[in-house]
Amino acid sequence: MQRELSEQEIVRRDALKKIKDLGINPYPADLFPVDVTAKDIHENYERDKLSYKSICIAGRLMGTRVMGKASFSEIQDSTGRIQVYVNRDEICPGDDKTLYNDVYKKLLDIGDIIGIKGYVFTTQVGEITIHATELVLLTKSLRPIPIVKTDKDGNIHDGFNDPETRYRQRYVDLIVNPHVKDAFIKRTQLTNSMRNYLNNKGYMEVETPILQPIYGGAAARPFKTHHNTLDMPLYLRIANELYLKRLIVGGFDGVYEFAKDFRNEGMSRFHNPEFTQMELYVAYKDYEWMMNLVEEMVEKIAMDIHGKTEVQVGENVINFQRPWKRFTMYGAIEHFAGIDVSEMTEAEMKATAEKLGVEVDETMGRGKLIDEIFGEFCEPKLIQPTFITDYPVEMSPLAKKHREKEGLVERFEAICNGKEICNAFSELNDPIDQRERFEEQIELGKRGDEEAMVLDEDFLRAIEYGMPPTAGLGIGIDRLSMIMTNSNSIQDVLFFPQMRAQKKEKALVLNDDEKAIVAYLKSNKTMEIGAAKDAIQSTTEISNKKWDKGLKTLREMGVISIAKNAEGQAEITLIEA
RNA sequence: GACUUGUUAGCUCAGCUGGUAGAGCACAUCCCUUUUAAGGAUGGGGUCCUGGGUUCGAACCCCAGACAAGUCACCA
Repeated sequence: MQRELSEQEIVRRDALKKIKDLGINPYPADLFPVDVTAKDIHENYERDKLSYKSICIAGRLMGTRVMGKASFSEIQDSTGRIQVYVNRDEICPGDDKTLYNDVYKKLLDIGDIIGIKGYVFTTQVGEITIHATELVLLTKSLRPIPIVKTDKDGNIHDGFNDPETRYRQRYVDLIVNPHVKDAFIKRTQLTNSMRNYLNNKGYMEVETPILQPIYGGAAARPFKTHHNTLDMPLYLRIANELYLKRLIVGGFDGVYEFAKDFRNEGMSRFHNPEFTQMELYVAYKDYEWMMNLVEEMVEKIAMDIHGKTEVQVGENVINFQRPWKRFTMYGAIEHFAGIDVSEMTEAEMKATAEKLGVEVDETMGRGKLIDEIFGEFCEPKLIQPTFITDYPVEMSPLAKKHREKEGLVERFEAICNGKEICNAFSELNDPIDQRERFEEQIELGKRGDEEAMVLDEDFLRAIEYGMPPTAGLGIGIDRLSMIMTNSNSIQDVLFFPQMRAQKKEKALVLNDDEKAIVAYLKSNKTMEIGAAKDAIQSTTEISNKKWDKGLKTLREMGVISIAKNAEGQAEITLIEA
């Protein structure tokens, strides 16, 4: 079914046809020998003018100012924008001025991708500009793009701001909003910096299954799918922890993976159903060692992206310079909520939580209660990067019991700007303890905790062979990207954030009137339109308006066709499915 | 999932107390040989998110729904 075109789209399709009629291929196949970028010219032309006597550049046409026989256009390539000067008699040296008068002035539109050959000069007003000697259409654009204008003072006019359209059509967002592109460049700098750091330490980047028969390594609800040939359920991973640990068992001393994980849970400006974590496991290390690594690595990332350790995030300046503050979890609760929970039983804890106004329910164990109190009273106050250490054992079924403190595990999280950015343990490698912890999780699951972990027999078998003492880390790449790019929403650091499908179901569902029309036409495949209307209205209560509307809908859906017969009468034909 | 706000031209947005749908940019035609949010003149362009209802009459009021954003809940 052909979409209805807007006036401007029709104009562009007409232009496309005229271009073809002139013998110009609007989508040429041969390469265009680009040898310079806009950024390169802006940065280097002034001090090396001789190198820009003959250049070749390509980009998207973003604006044109025509003044009779001369004009200025702006093109945008991957590095930015640059002005192009086009003179009629220079790109059309002979008598035939078609290329300038028709093609350039009329048939090219904003959004088209063009190639320019020429030389660089500076205009009277002082703008570095390409003087075009040759102009080639490289791709015709058939849809008008939003025109965002910036004035002398840097004010943006007619900005392309609607978040829904920006996220659904990210390609448009990237074309017209340069700062958007910038955030994604920084995100890649972040992962490059982290990868370099880890490679320099000698750790190996690996890949582990995304489709898993048993999901594990975190507490979350999974996406479930099905493999047809094996005829078995599979889950999209919620974490890759248990697979990376199997590799430590297998004899690798340091492995890491940038992993897309999937969690079937609520969405918010901090949560997308698929997100990226970097998980790292290093043998013969502990969580104290891992804390030092995190500080060093994140400080380096900030330096690599910003050239300094301070990063502006909203109203705060966050400083990643080592060393970061450290609190134990009990210490943080005592510091921020003024309560010592370290000796409390589950019942006392529940009473305390209720007194503090934290919502509690039957499924919450002692660990979850502590976490709720921490989340409510401590986490939002931790703006500068801070390590929280020594979590209760109940909420950390994969972490090793604390070497000294009863009831705790060797675990830390780094909190920054009020949000967790990483989570790490001295990994539990005692297979008997691990089995008991899984069994406790199963109990929690029976109490109704939907996120309790399930038991992974193969993982237990692996660590029964013996996993060396290991430090493990998971670091949220999206959250860290948000901080490093001063983004308020996870959608601003994901190219294509998850959105609800926007298709209208209307397309396939007939209403009663339309059903009545179809039912009638079933016995009379083709009939004259007026006769059909009279016949249907004699048996059913369909107003003229609803009849018209019904016909229109049915035709759009391809259920019926309307055509003129030999006598010039309009006839309806029912199209068989 | 709850609440609040929003959805009008390709884009950004006005639209009063319910009375024929508006602007700027973009687009079209014309003028203009160093402009730059270029300028001047003229013109075309609408499923006012969808479906019901109230009304002589609905972009506007009422009901239901879709989508989005924000806040909360959930997400250790």
